[in-house]
Amino acid sequence: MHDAPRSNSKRERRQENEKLILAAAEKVFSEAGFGGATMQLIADVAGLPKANLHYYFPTKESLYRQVVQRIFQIWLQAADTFDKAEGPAEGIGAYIDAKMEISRRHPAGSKVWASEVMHRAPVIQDYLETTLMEWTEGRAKIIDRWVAEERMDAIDPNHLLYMLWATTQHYADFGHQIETLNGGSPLTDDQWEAAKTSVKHIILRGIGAIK
Amino acid sequence: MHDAPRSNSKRERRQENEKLILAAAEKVFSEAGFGGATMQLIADVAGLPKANLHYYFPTKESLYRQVVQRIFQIWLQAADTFDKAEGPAEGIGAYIDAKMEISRRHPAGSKVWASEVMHRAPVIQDYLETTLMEWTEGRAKIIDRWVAEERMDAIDPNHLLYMLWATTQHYADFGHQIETLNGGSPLTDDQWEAAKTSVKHIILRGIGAIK
DNA sequence: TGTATTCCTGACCATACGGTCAGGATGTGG
DNA sequence: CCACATCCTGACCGTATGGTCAGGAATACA
Repeated sequence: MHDAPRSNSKRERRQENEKLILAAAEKVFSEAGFGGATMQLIADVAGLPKANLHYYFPTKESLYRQVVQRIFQIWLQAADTFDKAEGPAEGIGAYIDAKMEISRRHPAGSKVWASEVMHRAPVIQDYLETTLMEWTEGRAKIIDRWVAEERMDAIDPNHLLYMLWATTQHYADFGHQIETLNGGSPLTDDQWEAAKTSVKHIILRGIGAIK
Repeated sequence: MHDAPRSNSKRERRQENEKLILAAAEKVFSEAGFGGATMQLIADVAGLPKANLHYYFPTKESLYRQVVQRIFQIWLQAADTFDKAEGPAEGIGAYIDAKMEISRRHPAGSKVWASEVMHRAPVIQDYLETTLMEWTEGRAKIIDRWVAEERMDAIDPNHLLYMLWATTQHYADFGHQIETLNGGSPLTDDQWEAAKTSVKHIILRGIGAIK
């Protein structure tokens, strides 16, 4: 009788373990914060000895940094919907849908990001100043163009973007509060749909992109 | 020559010191999170020996609990504006102004609250289930009434409230990100006014409370 | 098959943390 | 002025943390 077809080549094992550790770390960091998280607990969640984490990630901070970077990537990809769109109703509507979906599927990641920024971004300040800055300026130009074409009201693009981020990420970051106010149960599929609909209604109508 | 008129009676000293410690704790907790904050650092910020903190507040958690409760009180008071109002434009507009002002004046408190909720409210879960729940239901009824009176669109009150909280608190919790995207400078008075105006425009127009 | 390389981990270490306490200082009320 | 209560704090303690390391196990490669 052979062993169950366990893990394969060394290279594959490495990738698997790194993914495993990153997933465990994301969960623990989101629940306890950077300061409250311990390498021992991350190791337990990942099902590996603590010393093994330090083989793959030399320090707690380097592990944390990679967790944050992964989230930021997912986060940026939601922008595609924005760019391809013809007008504000379509583009911003799709962006809201995408970001709401991320809040639903990756709440832990969103919390880690929120925590990092709230603590003055000690680890990813350079990202804020470069990648995020460029991203924001690019989207602001699109919004300004839509305003100039009179497809929406004259709204300050930055404040609109802040509102989009705030509202959509709130469903992840404050998910526990929402759950409590929902009688202790997570939002159902229908309730998530209602949330998306409400958000899109208010914002798209609020900026004059729909009647 | 007399001493400078230093602190007075014992009772007054107690109140002064407790205020001093709570202020220092709010700052440190907001910057480092509960897990990352240390009693030593709070003591240094307050300018008192660490052992003295433990005289007034037996444990780190009891100190933290009082910090969170203080914030929650301020936070609830902003509701007054909501209740007294005649209609949605007035009531919600004033509520937005009040919450934006809190974000500006008490950013540290807002961050502590956000952090607490993000970590599943280990310390103030009872508040969420009682006080916040009642508060929310009360405000939801007012909104439902406005809807019934056709003074605004048929919006789900809970999702509207989440949007109000998310958007206004974003200016405190993500203040660092906003500052970075603002070229590294805090928002000026004019920029704060523009923020309030944008938020009120989008939301009030979005719910059909103004044209 | 031999050996070089990568992977893994139990045991260990220095440090820093929350919290305690004995005993002195300071104010209070009679 | 005295006796009492409150206030204050340096020194200390047990514990848990991030990180290290020697040496063994597993795999790759020739």
